[in-house]
Amino acid sequence: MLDPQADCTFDCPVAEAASVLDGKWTTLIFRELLGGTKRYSQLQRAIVGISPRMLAMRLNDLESRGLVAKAIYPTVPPKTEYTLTTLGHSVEPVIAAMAQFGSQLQQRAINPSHGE
Amino acid sequence: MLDPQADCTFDCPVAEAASVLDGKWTTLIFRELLGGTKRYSQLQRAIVGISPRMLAMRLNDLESRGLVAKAIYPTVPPKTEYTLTTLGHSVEPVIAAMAQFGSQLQQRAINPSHGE
DNA sequence: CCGTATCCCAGACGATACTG
DNA sequence: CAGTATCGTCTGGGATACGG
Repeated sequence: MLDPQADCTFDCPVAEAASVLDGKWTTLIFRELLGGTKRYSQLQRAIVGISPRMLAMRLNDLESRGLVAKAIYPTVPPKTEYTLTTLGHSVEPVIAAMAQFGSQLQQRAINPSHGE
Repeated sequence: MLDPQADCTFDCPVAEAASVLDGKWTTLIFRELLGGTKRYSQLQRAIVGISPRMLAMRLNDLESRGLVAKAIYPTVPPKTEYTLTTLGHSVEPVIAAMAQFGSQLQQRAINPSHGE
């Protein structure tokens, strides 16, 4: 197991991960793709509020980083599928941890117990 | 970071977590505080490049969310200590997962193996 | 259906100077 | 030491329209 306290003076893995997860819609896109291969329009419908521009931007970014694979079928009408690569799947523990953390935040929001 | 209207069925815990982790320096601050209680100046020295303004902003934000506790000692010279609350500590799995994920990204960057 | 191109702006961020 | 005040920059992201 990796020590989160490892040296971050130079190339910090945490900062590296953060740079990938950064961007308004990134985690939600991961969240969708962790459910399996999805088409562009499926993602757009699933992620309420995202503009075509932002969706394309994030997907291109993730593809260039090798986290997402893109399969284009030049049929009529056109069809594109997005799938997480093996590397992309390695983000799952992060999303899972975030989900866990997020629900603790929500618990506290409901139950106003102040500590410390 | 994430829009409240984002539909993850109800209130998405992942989005909730993302809203906390959002901000350029947040994860690094968590990373420092996971190592134990720290003073303002310690944080500023540890987090290279952060301005006093940003550090104070993030700390105030985390305090208002109940993730960080602030202890002020009105001595001369003044002294302030920042500590993660119990809730704040629950972010640790997220940071740990990010560290793990980040190092996989770096491995891949070094070793140009082709994915999928 | 799957995107790109263009325009625009709020607000996040940095730098610097200053105070209790 | 531990911050705040002020100002300027800059870019991420929204809205909209259009192209392959």
